[in-house]
Amino acid sequence: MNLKELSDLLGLSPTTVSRALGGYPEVGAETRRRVRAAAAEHGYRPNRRAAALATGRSMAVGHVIPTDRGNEMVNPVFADFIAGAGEVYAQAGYDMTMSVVSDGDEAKAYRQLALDRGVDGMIVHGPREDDPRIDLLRETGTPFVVHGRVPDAPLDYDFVDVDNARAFRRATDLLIDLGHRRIAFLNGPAHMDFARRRRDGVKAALVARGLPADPHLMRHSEMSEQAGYDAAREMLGNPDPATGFVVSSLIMALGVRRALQDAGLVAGRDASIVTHDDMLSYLANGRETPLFTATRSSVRAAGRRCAEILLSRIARPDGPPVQEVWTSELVLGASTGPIRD
Amino acid sequence: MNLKELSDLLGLSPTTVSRALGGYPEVGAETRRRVRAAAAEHGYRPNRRAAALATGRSMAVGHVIPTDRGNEMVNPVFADFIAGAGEVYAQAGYDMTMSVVSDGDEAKAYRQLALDRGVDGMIVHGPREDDPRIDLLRETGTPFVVHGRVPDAPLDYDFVDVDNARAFRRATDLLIDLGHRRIAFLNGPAHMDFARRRRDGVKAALVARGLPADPHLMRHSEMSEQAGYDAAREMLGNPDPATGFVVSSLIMALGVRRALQDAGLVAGRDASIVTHDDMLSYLANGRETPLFTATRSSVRAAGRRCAEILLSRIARPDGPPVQEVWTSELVLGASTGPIRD
DNA sequence: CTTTGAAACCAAAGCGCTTTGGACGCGCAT
DNA sequence: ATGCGCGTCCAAAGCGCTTTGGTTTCAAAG
Repeated sequence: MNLKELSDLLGLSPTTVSRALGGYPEVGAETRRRVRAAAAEHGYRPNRRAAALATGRSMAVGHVIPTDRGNEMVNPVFADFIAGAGEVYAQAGYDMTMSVVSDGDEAKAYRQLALDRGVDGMIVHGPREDDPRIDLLRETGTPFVVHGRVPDAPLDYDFVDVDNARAFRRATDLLIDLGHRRIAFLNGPAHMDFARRRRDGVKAALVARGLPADPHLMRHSEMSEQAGYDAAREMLGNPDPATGFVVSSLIMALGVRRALQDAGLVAGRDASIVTHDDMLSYLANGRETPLFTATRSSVRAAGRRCAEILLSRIARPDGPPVQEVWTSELVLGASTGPIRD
Repeated sequence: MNLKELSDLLGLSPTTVSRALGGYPEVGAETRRRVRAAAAEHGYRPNRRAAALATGRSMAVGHVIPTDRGNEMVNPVFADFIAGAGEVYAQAGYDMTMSVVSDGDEAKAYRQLALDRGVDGMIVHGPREDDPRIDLLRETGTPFVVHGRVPDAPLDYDFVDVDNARAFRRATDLLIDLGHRRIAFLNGPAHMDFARRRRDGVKAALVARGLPADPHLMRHSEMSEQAGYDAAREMLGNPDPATGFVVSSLIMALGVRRALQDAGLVAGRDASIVTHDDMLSYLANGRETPLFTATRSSVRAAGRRCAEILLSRIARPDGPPVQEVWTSELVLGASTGPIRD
C-alpha cells in the first residue's frame, strides 16, 4: 500500500493524504480523521526512502565504530553507548546506521555516510590526537557530536565528555592519601584523547605531592582483562612493586585483581585499585558496596545525551555549541585501603 | 555533484554515466574510462537513497538489539557479533541499520524496518521460545537469518547456531569425570532458546550418569558478573555445597570465581568451573593456558557468517535454507581439576 | 453585488537515481 | 541496395514521497 493507492481509495489527492498524515494544518478535521482511519486500517506506512529523497532528510544518524586494527578488538563500551543513543533515536523516529571499520579506515566510512547523504548527522566515537574526522565532517557540513573531545581542534563543536583529567587526578590523590607511594597507572591506548587527559590528571596529582612519575609504572594498552593482568603481573614482579593501581576500565581492573590474587595479594588490603567505571550494564561494580573504588560515569547516559544533542543540532544547525563535561563521581569500594607494612 | 551535473560535464546522458559507473556492458571502453576518471576527480558519489528508491533495494540490513526490559541490560556479545557482521557488510557495500528496543517491543521495530522497506534483510538475535518474529518476517517476505534457533518453528529458515546441548553435555560430563557430584548450573534467562538447549544438555549428562538434577543447583538469570557471583555465593553457603559449576558465559564465570575466592576457595583446586566462552575480543580467556576450562565458539565469526548467509539469501531469495550448527571446542584451562577431600 | 480572504483541496514538479525501449551508425551478409 | 545485427548512446518513464503554486468554494467584509 503506497500513498497513491491510499489516496485513490479515499478519493483524495496524494497531497491531501500526505498532509493529513503529516499533521499539516491545511486539511479539514473530518478529512484528517478519515485519512488516519484508512491509513491505520490498511496498514499504510510511508516509504522512508522516498520521503528521505523528497525532503533531503534521511531521518538517520550514523555511528562508525572502529575496531582496533591489530587485535580486532571492539570496545565493549559501544554496546552501552549505542543502547543509550538508540533509545533517543527510537523515540524521535530516527534510524541508526552503523559502519564497523578497521581503525584508520574510518575516514572512508565517514565520507561514505556523510557525503552519500545517507545520514543527517553523525556521532564521533573515540576521538584521537589530531583526529581528521572533525575537519572532514566540518567541511561536508554534516552535523555531528563528539563523544569525548579532540585535543587541539578549535572548540566550536558539540561534545559530551567526562572530566578525565580531574577524575584521574582525584583517583591518584586518593591513593596518595592512603599512603601509597608506588602508584601504577594502566591507561588506554596512547593515541586516544581520553588517555592523554587521564595521563595528565595522574601526573598532576603525583607532581603536586612531590612523587616521581615513574615511566615504568605508566602503561598504555588496549583495555582488556588480559592486558590489565599482564601489566599488573609484570609490575608486581619488580623489586619495589607498586602498591596502588589507577586503572582505566573496570574490565582491566578485573585483570589487575586477578594478577594480585595470583601473587597472593588481596585488593583493598595488600594493594589498592582505583578504576574508572563506565557503568556497563553487564558489568556492575558490585551491588551494595562497590567491588572497586572507582570514578564513575554512565556511558549509556552519555549515549543518550549525545543523541539528544545531535538531534537538536540537526534541527537547528546554527546556534551555540553544546559542550558538556560531566563530573564523574568517586565511589569508595572494597578495592582500596591504607597502605600497610 | 549529482548524476545530472556529472553527465552534463561529460557531455553524456545520465543513462550512460550511470551505466559506465555501474559496470554495465553497453558502454564503450574509452567512454567508461573517461566517466570513471571524471567521477573520481570530482568526487561524485551516487546518492544511495535515490538509488534505493529506484531499484527497490536499499543496500541495508537491519539488526534489532533488545535490551532486557527490567535491568536495561544489553548483551555484551552484540558488540562482537556486530563487528563480525559489519565487516561483511562493509565489504559488500551494505549498510547496517540498528534499532535498540526494549525487550518485547521488538515486533514493532521489526515491522518498521521490514515493512517500511528500510532494509533488504534482517538478522534475528536471541530467539526465544515461541518467538513471534519469525512469523512476522516470513509473512512480510523479508529475508532473514537467525542467530540461534527457534524451538518449535518449522525449520525452513536460515540460521547459524552453536551446539548448545552437546557443548553443555560435554562440559557436564567433564565435571562428572573429574569426580564432581554436586554440579551447579548457572544458565541464562529461561525464555531464551539457547538456555533451554543448554539445560537439556546438562540434564542429559546428569541423567546418563545417574545423578540427580537438583533444581536448587540450576539457576536462570541475566548473564552478568554480578549474577554469577550472587548465585555462586548462595550455593556455596548451603550445606553440602556444589563443587562443580557449569556456567553460561565467561563474564558470569568471573563472578563465580570471585564468589569462590570470597569463600577462600581456589578455582581448579577446591572447585571446578566450566564455562561457555564466546571469545569476545575484550575478554580473552587467558593467553597461553586458558583461565577457564570452556566450551568455546567465536560469536564474531558467527556474526560474519550470518551476514554472509543473509547477503546471499537476499541475492537469491529462494533456494534451500542454509542451516549451520557449529561444534564448539572444549578447551581445558586452569579452572577445573579432580575433586578432592 | 462585488471583493477579499480564509479554508480545503489538488495538479504537477521535483528529489537523484535506474532502466526500459528506442535511435543511430556501421559493418556484414544477402 | 537492402536488411540485419551489433555496439553505443540517449530520452523519458518511473520509484514513492513532499511541496510549491495554484484553484475552488464559501462566508464575511466592503
